[in-house]
Amino acid sequence: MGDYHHGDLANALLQSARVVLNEKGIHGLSLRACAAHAGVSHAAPTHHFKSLRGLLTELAVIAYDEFAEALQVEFKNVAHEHPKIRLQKVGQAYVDFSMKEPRLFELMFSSTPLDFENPRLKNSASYAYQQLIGIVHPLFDTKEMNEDHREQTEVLVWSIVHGYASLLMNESERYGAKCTDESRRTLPDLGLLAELLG
Amino acid sequence: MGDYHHGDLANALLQSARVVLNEKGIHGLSLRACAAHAGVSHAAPTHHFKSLRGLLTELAVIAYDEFAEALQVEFKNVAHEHPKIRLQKVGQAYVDFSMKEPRLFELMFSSTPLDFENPRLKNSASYAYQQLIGIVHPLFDTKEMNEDHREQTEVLVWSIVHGYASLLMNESERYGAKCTDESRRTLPDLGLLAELLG
DNA sequence: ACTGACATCTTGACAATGTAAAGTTTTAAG
DNA sequence: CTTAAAACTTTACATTGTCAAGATGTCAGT
Repeated sequence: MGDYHHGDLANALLQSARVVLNEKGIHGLSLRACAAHAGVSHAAPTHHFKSLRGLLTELAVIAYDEFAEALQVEFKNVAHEHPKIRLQKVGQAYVDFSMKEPRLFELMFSSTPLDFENPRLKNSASYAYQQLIGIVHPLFDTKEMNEDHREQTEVLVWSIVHGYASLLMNESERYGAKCTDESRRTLPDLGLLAELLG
Repeated sequence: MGDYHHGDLANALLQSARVVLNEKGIHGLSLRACAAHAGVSHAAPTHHFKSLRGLLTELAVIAYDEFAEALQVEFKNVAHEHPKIRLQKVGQAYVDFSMKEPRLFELMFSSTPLDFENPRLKNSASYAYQQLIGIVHPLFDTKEMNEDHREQTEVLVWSIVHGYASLLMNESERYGAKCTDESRRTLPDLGLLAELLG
């Protein structure tokens, strides 16, 4: 009677989880809802992921991977450009991802309790971060800067982009995606800061 | 028998909520736990706040108010300094608050479902934001910049600070507050960016 | 082909939680 | 003093995560 041995239920559940996530948001995502969407019994997910936390963790792995790839793609697209243009465009790709996949973005950076001891998540998250560093690095090739300052500046640069994306997300989640001015989706020219802080 | 008419249960519950929040984090905060901590029946909170969401919303009001005041205090402390120093120091106050009250910071900026239609929250949140703008504004007094660029730059400046605080929070939540290098708590000199992006 | 061990899924159960409804006690207005 | 409203409790129920036990399919070794 029962549909035993689905075949690849783990992935099917992750797909379902993603659908439910996009429909109901992180706080509407439940193990039982995923199970229902995948057409299996309510306790099936527990067998593949230890807990809800486990499922969210695996979903976050997907998120980090897609995020890293989106950045990587854009990074290659602009390989021939001037470093500053590259930064601006990859920064825009960062913001674009947060708008295209807001729930996945939340999952990665919100205070959702994930299992960061999980080797897969550790791996995917740190890989994504390496992507970021690798993008900012070329900016310093023509500059003289000691190692400390260089590291600090790398963090600052990504703070801008991440901060902008985060604030934008809050805005569109709170006041509705439609209320948010379309122009806000464009990361302002980072050169403006040089003008100001110089 | 029962302790009817507590006197000011609403505030007592908010106090309890804050304690529970700091002990168990946002996801450990439940209406029933607050009620238990305040020594009242489990259903009492529903009478004062409509729901869990309602309670979180009121707690967020407190958070925004304290946040705004912390910035305001530092803003006054550095009234005599050069605009750039002021920005740096108030930015540091921003980061300090996120480390001193990480749970309240989460509550404000994480994807916790709050009721942003609530007039009190609307008020407190927008007041805090006005604080921020008011701090960046003086920076432009010596610059020539059109209104669009000015607004964009204001957002960028706060993106830096907010992004830095957010990334720092993730780091200390994920890998433990102790693992995070003490020096990371210091907002790097924003002048480094001018050097880089110029 | 048969058997037993194992992985996979279901069913049933339980505790915790949010929330609604109804009941009880205190307050306070008329 | 009466009575209506406010404040809190009690009871109840649906949802959820999670565990345990049972049912079912798979597969290696014989």
